[in-house]
Amino acid sequence: MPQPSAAEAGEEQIRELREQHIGRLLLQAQRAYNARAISMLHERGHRGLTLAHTALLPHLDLEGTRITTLAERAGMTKQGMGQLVSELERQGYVVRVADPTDARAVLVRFTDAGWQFLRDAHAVKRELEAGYASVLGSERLDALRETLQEIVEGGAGGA
Amino acid sequence: MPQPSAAEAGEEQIRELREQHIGRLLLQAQRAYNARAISMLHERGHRGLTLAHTALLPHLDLEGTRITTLAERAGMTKQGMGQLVSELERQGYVVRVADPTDARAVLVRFTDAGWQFLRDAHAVKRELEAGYASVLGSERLDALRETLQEIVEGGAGGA
DNA sequence: TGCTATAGTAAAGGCGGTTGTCTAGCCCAG
DNA sequence: CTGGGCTAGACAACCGCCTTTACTATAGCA
Repeated sequence: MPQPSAAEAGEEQIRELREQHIGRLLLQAQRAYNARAISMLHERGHRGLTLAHTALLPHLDLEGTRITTLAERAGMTKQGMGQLVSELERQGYVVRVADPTDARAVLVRFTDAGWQFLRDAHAVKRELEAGYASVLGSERLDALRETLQEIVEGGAGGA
Repeated sequence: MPQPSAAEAGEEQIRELREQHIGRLLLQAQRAYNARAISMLHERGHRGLTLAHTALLPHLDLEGTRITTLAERAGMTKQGMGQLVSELERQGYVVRVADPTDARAVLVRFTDAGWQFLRDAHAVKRELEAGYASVLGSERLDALRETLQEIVEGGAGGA
């Protein structure tokens, strides 16, 4: 009881804040998804790789894709993407090849192991989403996906 | 073109994977929220504090709360919570006081600056959510909150 | 008087990035 | 064909937000 007035004002705030804010919920939901996806990938023999690496996969074109392009598509810095590429390369999932049209650039391309990982990651995704659909119902899952997409793209909330 | 068959199989997978998976969407949405919340807190004079610290606030009772309890409520380890408490303590937002009923335990309590932070965090949350509501509509925002809550609590998807 | 369980701390490490800085190559203007 | 600015990428350092592992101190029962 340091200052009754402060405490009383705070009490209401606490009650309202206890309805978890969206940021926290998003974080926890993401972690739940993440943890299960990783363990499923492990079961399929892909150790040493994490969900972060799946930020790269769906953006890789068949002919190979530049790091800068990948970074843009994934919404992160090119340095960050460069690291992901290095890790995937070390494990043999992708290779860096020179871009014939620009000597500064590098094309990142799947190896055969990379294709296998892609297939497995895809299977994992489908399995997980089927699980979510069975709990939420597929309509609410679709609604979730759409809402998230709007938030991400629209930068909902101004500022 | 290492192996046409592999590439062709992968092409479909890529197309399907490009519909962002839920995990990525959650992550990106969380980051968007996070970044804006932090900058708003900064504007209100709370530098050095991040969104992570708001994982602690709504769980702090008026009389003070044990670290273990806080950790449980926030869904993290007590070591992790201990760190958050230390950081908040260093900045003067909370204090550790001995628990009179158990010499091993510590009660974490707000200081006056802590109450102020709580109020500001609350204001930020309301402002942000108002922004989301204006983009999504309040129904879809509520639906989002509920869906996320189920995912977090239910561990949707089994296994 | 021990045994075990619990509260908390300490240290290290990991994941998933960021910022800042650098070089090598590109390309346009003059 | 040269200089200036721009872009692709690499390298290094760092940060936020935790986790695991290991430990100490107290509690409380048999």
